[in-house]
Amino acid sequence: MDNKIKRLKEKGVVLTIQRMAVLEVLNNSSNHPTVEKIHKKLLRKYPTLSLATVYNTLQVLRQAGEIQELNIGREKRFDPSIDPHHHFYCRGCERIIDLEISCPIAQKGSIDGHKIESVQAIFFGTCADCLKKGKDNA
Amino acid sequence: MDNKIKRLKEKGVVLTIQRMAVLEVLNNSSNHPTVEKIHKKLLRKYPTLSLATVYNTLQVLRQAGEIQELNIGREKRFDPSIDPHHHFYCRGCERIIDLEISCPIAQKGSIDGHKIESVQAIFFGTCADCLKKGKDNA
DNA sequence: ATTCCTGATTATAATTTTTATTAGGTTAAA
DNA sequence: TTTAACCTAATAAAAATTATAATCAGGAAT
Repeated sequence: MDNKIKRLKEKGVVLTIQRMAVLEVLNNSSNHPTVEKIHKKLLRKYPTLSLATVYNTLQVLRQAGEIQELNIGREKRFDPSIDPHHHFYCRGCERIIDLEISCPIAQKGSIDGHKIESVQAIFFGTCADCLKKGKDNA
Repeated sequence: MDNKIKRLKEKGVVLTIQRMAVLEVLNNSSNHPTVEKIHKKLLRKYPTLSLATVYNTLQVLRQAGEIQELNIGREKRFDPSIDPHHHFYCRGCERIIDLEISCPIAQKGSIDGHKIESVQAIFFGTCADCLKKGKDNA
């Protein structure tokens, strides 16, 4: 968290109360929240904080490379971790689980002459918990 | 194409004119079109075909496992190929390029006890063409 | 301290994307 | 041919995101 703030300052990002608050909520969450979820949580502490600010802030943070934006399902989701890792989406409980793996192809830096900057892999399936509960409707 | 139709019939999917038309457009496209693009193209031949039908059909085809739905950017995009392959999204020209690779982890069928059914990997970066043109604003 | 400037925030409107509804039409089976 | 099931079109509604304009906050210069 402190490192992120330091890097943001170095990049010339103005660190307002609102931006710090968004960053904090994201850092303390492990469930890849949607914009709506982040906003709802913040409203408890900052009742006037607008949804637009959350959108703006998330964009600023992403452009600064301090958070990740995930395209899973209809809504965008956000991940405070920028370490190379991937995600498992369970069709049963709809959870998004972090996977501590990194893509061997991405590490090469390029493929077919295209320069790779990042990768986002989503594994779809049924998680261990749902398998146990027999929610595997295959 | 013929195989797809055969499999759809076997699965009990009613093959209407509209559904065939959507499937055909998708099969003849290599640029991973959005719902809007598919609809626009179809309107030329079928002026009354509604957007809702395109949405419905794409959902039917996806649930039947005959097409792939891609979450890249804001709009959903569709891919007629269900063979294991992945995608490269160029930040320069915004093209989506097919990558003829398959994920070694997905082939194992499971990870951390979670059952894998499919994977969707998106590599972000700058494509070979844009690199040449110096569009690599890194 | 006051004014000015820049950029952030708020509130709201507008747009875009997706899903739901409903009435009418088609299709396929009995 | 009649019935039941399902599909389509048109429309409305909902959900998600972006744009706009007014306001506000913090520094820099006066």
